[in-house]
Amino acid sequence: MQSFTEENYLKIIYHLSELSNPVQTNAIAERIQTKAASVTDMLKKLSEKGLVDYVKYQGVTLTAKGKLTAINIVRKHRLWEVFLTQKLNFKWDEVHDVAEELEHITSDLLVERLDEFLEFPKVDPHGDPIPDRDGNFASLSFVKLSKLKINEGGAITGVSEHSSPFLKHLEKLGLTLGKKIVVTEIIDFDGSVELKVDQHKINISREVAKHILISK
Amino acid sequence: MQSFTEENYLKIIYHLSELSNPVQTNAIAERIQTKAASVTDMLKKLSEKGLVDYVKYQGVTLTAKGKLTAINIVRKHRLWEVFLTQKLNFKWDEVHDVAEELEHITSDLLVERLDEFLEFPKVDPHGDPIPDRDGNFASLSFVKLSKLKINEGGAITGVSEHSSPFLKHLEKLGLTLGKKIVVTEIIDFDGSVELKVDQHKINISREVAKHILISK
DNA sequence: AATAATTTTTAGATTTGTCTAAATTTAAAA
DNA sequence: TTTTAAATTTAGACAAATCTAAAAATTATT
Ligand SMILES: [Mn+2]
Ligand SMILES: [Mn+2]
Ligand SMILES: [Mn+2]
Ligand SMILES: [Mn+2]
Repeated sequence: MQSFTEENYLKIIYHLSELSNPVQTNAIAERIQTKAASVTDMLKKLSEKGLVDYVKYQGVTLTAKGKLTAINIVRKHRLWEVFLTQKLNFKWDEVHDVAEELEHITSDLLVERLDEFLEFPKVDPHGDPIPDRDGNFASLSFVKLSKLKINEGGAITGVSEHSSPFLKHLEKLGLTLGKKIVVTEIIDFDGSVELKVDQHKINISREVAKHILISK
Repeated sequence: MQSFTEENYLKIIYHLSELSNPVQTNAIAERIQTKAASVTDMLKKLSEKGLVDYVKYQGVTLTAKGKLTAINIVRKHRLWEVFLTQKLNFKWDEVHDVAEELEHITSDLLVERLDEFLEFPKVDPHGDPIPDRDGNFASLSFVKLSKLKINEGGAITGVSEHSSPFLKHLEKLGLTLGKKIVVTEIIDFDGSVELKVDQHKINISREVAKHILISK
């Protein structure tokens, strides 16, 4: 059994693994809001528990055991986010912090019953896929809205930024999950994108466009 | 803000206060599965935080602030127990341990929405009253089944023992919340009680009878 | 009232997760 | 290839929560 803190490390390492492998000490320190020295201490411990492969100065990789543990935490996090939005009327920018706490509740029965209660959702409120009990999940195909050319479009299937200000901004613009959009213009001056949603046109910054995921 | 551990102490002190006031160090140690020395350390800390009034060698009492904090934890615990039984089909003997973890989730919005989602339940699966947001709750009147005389009866409104073996035993006997019973005989030999439920008669030990609460 | 038994507290150690400051290693620049 | 800069690790300290063993205070018994 892992502590609250150990679980957080595993989850962070799992997420960072998608960006670079092995994962570096400083990258973890930044994400977890702690100092590199503390990360080193923890990596040694996780290594001794057989949850990560750690080479001094080189970085860490999750072992099979570590990866399964991490995915299970992600599963719980996302299921709770679905619960909060679907059953308790939380907005998609309000769920993350609470889910950060709920994901550490240790009851397999609870997770399975929750999954059932929610009718086995496949994605969370931000479009991220929910792993099944065995850690498997379909990797959805998508492109960043910022990569689309004029007249290209599709449905919003996810976001790659989960901060409350960003999500609230999208909501105000009517850019929620499932909405269909078409790029109508790309402004030379600042790279901002004009697009059509719900019959009318809006303009979003390039920075915003980079974090919206589209499936065609 | 209190730590997980501090919250557990406050809750235990709150429950023990109903039995004796002030609460003694050893009583806390026994309940919380720790040593008296650790309790002393924690009592000093809670005292400094203004959550308890603590007099060396005499025991502790909750301050108004400490009591409110404790009641809020109890509120969360019982709401989660209702959620688990009503929405996730947990049995009444399966909810306690999970609720012990869930009660520490810190989100006022979550608690209020959960309360609403459950349609503002007044009691938990064991018949214990659920405090409202301000810490108020009706104190239900009841008598122990073991105090009833022959031909006296009423409805089962609660239990004063929450262990899984006890609750499973009651369930097997058909003695669940709301069931109406009448005492038909009290056996001289061992003090065991014969009673009528659902048209048929059963015999329960005095020990069991002591933990069943009846309202007339 | 003196003695014994019980309860509680103190003292000092341990574990976990963290920190700062200094040392070491690796990567980049001159 | 030195030198410099950046990243990482070590060393030593700290706070929180716990423990054991011993001392002190309270309560019960003679
Ligand atoms: Mn999240
Ligand atoms: Mn999410
Ligand atoms: Mn309970
Ligand atoms: Mn209960």
